[in-house]
Amino acid sequence: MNISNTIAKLIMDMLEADGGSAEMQRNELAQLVGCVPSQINYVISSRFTPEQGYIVESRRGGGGYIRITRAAYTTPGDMVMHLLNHIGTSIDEKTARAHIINLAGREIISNKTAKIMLAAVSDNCYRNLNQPVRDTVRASVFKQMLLQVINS
Amino acid sequence: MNISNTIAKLIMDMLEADGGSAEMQRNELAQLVGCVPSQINYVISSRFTPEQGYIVESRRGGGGYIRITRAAYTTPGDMVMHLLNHIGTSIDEKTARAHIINLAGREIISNKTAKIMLAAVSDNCYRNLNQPVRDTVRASVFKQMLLQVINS
DNA sequence: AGAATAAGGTCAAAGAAAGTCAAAGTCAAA
DNA sequence: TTTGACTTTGACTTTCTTTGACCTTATTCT
Repeated sequence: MNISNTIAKLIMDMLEADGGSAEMQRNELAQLVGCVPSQINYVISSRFTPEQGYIVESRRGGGGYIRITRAAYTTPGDMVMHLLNHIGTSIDEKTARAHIINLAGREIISNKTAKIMLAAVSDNCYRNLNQPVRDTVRASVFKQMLLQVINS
Repeated sequence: MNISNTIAKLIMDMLEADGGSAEMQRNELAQLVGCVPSQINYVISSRFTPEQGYIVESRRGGGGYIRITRAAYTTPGDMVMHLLNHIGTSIDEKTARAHIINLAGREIISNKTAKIMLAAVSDNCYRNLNQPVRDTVRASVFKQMLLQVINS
């Protein structure tokens, strides 16, 4: 496995252990895992984005830290609503995936539903469409499905 | 025997050995078997398609991989399998709807799942595609979702 | 206040995989 | 013997990861 995944897993564990929030020192973590410090930033910006339901705060200087928190939403429907408004007329696979995984992680949709939704937004489906169109259609499909999620 | 068949057989063996799922590195496998890497893609796209009951996922970059999963079908899945083979490369909304409602009627999928699937094959999603393409994309989406149904 | 020190942040280049596509090759059937 | 389906190959593209040099911000010590 690559280092980035190891780091991500470690952070997930910390989040798990502390009920949704994790605080760390960048240099320390980097040293622990054996990579340059900036790789921590890479992992955070590729796997702990707001899209994926995380809030990241940090401080520099002596006693600095990085804190990652699972964003808390008011009600489930609220969150889906929010999503629907946020998604424009176009979305790429990675972003859609992130949203779905986020919904499943919060148990707003079941794992089975998540699987089906993931299948429906996967690039495999849109192979014969090229770029501008592909993401547009994906967005439509995704939004139609989300509407049904609210409706349950 | 030609190389493609050798590769296919190898992958089958891996699937067998791991109870329906195989993960590999494209370059490694290519080297092992003595062919150019892109031939792996050829084999996958000609012999491990959704029609044949396979789900293919992959990642590029360091630590990249290709994962192939066989949708293991017991009894209810059998019917879905049949469907997968029966659906060609194109399907209209009415037909897809009929299939989904049928599946729900037989309790092969839940009502909630049916709703999501109906949303994803609805014409609303494909408004900006015109005819030949529209039904083609719908068929892809439908088939990818069906694979996940089997896989549950 | 100013300097030294201790964090974290940014960005771009290099590296590591996988994907695409079209040209060329093979071979059996019409 | 020509055609057409299937294979093989390789050049080029895209995506994801790793690394390091340089920048910014906070704290601590004179």
